[in-house]
Parts: sequence; structure tokens; C-alpha cells
Amino acid sequence: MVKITDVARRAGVSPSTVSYALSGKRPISDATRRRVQDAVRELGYRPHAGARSPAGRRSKVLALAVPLRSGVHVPVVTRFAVSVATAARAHDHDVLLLTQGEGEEGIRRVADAGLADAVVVMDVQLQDPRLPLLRSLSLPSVLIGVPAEPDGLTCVDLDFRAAGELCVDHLAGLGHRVVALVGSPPEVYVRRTAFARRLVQGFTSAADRHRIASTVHPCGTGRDAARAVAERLLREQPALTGVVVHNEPLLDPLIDAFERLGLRVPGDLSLTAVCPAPVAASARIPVTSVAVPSAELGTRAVHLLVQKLSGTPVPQRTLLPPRLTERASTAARAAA
DNA sequence: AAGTAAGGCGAGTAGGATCC
DNA sequence: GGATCCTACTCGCCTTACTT
Repeated sequence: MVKITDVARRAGVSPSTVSYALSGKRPISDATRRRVQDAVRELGYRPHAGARSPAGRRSKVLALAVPLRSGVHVPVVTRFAVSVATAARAHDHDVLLLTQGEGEEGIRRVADAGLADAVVVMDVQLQDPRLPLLRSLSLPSVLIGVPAEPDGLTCVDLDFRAAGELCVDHLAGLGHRVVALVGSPPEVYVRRTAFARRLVQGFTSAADRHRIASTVHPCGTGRDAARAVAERLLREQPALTGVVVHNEPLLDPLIDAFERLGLRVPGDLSLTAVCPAPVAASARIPVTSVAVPSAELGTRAVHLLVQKLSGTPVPQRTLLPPRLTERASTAARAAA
């Protein structure tokens, strides 16, 4: 962390002159002010919010780096944010939201300015550009999501690979022999978002294990996208009878699209989803789903952070096992 | 057990020294 | 003697150590 004394040394003045130059509370020559401003810029100095507090005191604030990028379903993100905030309050902390637009810069700003004691990081990519920074900072962090190389980090997530497998196992158990995954929007895969990639891996490997035909279709949101993907699925896989959806806002539009094409759910087509349980339960036809336990993940993340702040060793990786809840959208494959 | 003092540390500031 | 800059101190306030 760059301190006012570092700026003073670089500018060739005393710390007090830096303070006056920046606050304007005393006249400082233009030349000196310029030297101070140059030093501030060169060193990347930011005043430390906790500077007036005794050493070791904490802000009682947790930062939450929240994804609000394209392809991210805001209501799901909100569930995570609420669970983190609720768990944080239970540990006498408040939550500071960092929008993803700031990326690494937002995390660095929070760390340098002492604005938060620790940070929860969401929307983790397999090769996430924030990881080197998180490893180098003294600011404790917990990732909701598991990157390709989690060494030196603390991660918690649903076991999305197992979730993908569980959906296929369920469909295969009902006799379905041709299945498709309707996934998240394409940009989520382009970003190599960890959970989406792992779900695809689990889906594909389980289909191979059961020796059933499978395809994967990233899909945007909205009725037009649902209609387009439904038409494409039936065109390319006429024998399709099982669909896994990993795209929360697409559930109802997709059910509608299949029905418009003359397919009944679950009579002709069984549908499972990986999404928060309330989303699946409140669909027009309640959908059999593997729950994304947003509340539990948020709570776990905060609990891990609190343990880290207290110096208690924590596991590097916590993967919650998937649980499938049967609802009205799946049934045994109809006899041909 | 209860009360008191010290310590920690970066930023801010009053008073005064220095310079031209 | 005004402008500029520095020294030495204060502030914040909880935890820890020490004293009563």
C-alpha cells in the first residue's frame, strides 16, 4: 500500500505538505503542488480510510464483487447478494457492492483504501484475470465459483459438473435416449465462465456414459430465442425427448415454444433445469430441477471469510453436492 | 472483577522556522 | 514580512496489559 510518507519522499517534501497540497487548506506553491500531484499519480496513492483508526481495526464491511455483465440473470445474482448481505449482518458486517464493470480495479481500490475487511467474488471464469490480484492482496477473499487453477484461493460452489450429470442420469433413468442442453447465453461460454463450462462437461460425460445422443446449445433469453432454439432442436434431433435447461429466464418461454410446436411437457418432452428452486417451482409447469442453492452458497462464502478473518484455517475448495427435486416436467419416455 | 493506561498508525493540523 | 514548508503533536477508539 502506498502511504502519504511514500508520496512525500517521492515529491521531496514532508507528509504534511502532501496533506496540504491535496486538501488545499494551506497555500502551497504551484511547483510543489505539481510535484506532489505527480508523485500521487506515479505511485497510485489513495488516502487510507482507516488511517485515523488504530492498527488492526476493521471496517466491518465485506465487499461483494457482483457480476452484472451481459448474459447474467440479475434476479439470480440478487439472490446471492441478499444471502451474502444477510449472512454478513449475522456476523456484524455490512456489504459493499462492487459492480463488475470495475473488474480488478474495483477490488484494488477497496483493498488500498481499506474500505472492506474481505471480498466475496462472483462470476468466476476458468482463467479469471482477477486471480493474480486476489492472490497477491492481503485482503482475504472467497470465490463463489471455482477457476481452473484454484491454488492459493478459497472457493465455494455447487458441484456443477455433478449437477449436469445428475440431470442426465434422471432423464436416462426415465428411458430418454436423445437429450439436449439448452445453456446460458453464448457470451457466458465465450468468457469461459467456470460453472457453465463445468455443467456442460458433466452433461456431456453422463450422456456418453449412458450411451445416449446429446447436443449442447447456448441460448440467449426471450421468446424469440426460445422459439429459435426449440425449432432448431426438433429439426436437428427429431427423436429428442429430454432437455436440460441451464438458463433461468428461458424456462417458461421454452415450454411455450415447445407446446406451440405441438409437443406436450412432459408427455412428449421431459424438461429438467439447473436453477434456484423457486424459479423452477414457479414455472408454468413446475420443472424438475437441480437447485442452485444461492442462499447456502452466499452464507457459506461469508462463513468462510469470517473464519479466515479470525485466522481459522479453511478448506481450499467447498463443493456442494447437487440435489434433484422431481416436479411435473419430467416423465418416463412414451413408448414409440 | 473492575478500572485505567498504553499502544498502535496513517492522516490532519497548529505553531513556528526558514527563505527570499 | 509574506510565502512556504517542516516538526511535533493530535485524532480516532478498540484491544491488551497493567493496576487497584
